[in-house]
Amino acid sequence: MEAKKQTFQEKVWNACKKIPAGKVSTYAGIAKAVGNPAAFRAVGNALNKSPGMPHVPCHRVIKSDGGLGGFAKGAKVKRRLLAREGVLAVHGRVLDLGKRLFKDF
DNA sequence: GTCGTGACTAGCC
DNA sequence: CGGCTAGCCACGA
Repeated sequence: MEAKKQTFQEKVWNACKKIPAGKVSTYAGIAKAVGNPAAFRAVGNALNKSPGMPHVPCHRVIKSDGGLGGFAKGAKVKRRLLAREGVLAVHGRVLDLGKRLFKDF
């Protein structure tokens, strides 16, 4: 229990690490996990500045629509990582989202 | 101290 | 049904 004043960014990475393998979470879910459900926007920024993959399973974080997200050119890598975890992603859309969506934050 | 940007979301036409 | 706009938050320079 460290009462560290980590920035929103650090909290986001921490929340991503809490996502069990084989499951995925949504940006809004992470935002809520960090205490700012309305900061889903900052969540994307935080992951964008993440220390690096797969140090932080940011690839397990997807959009609320079930899309992989607006990942820049790394979208392909993200899909590969998701497929490796067990999430079936085709055409940039998660099929097993409904069964693997980790909304138990 | 201020401005701009961004891996988003929801509502509207 | 499909695509677009506006709004929101946090961080960096």
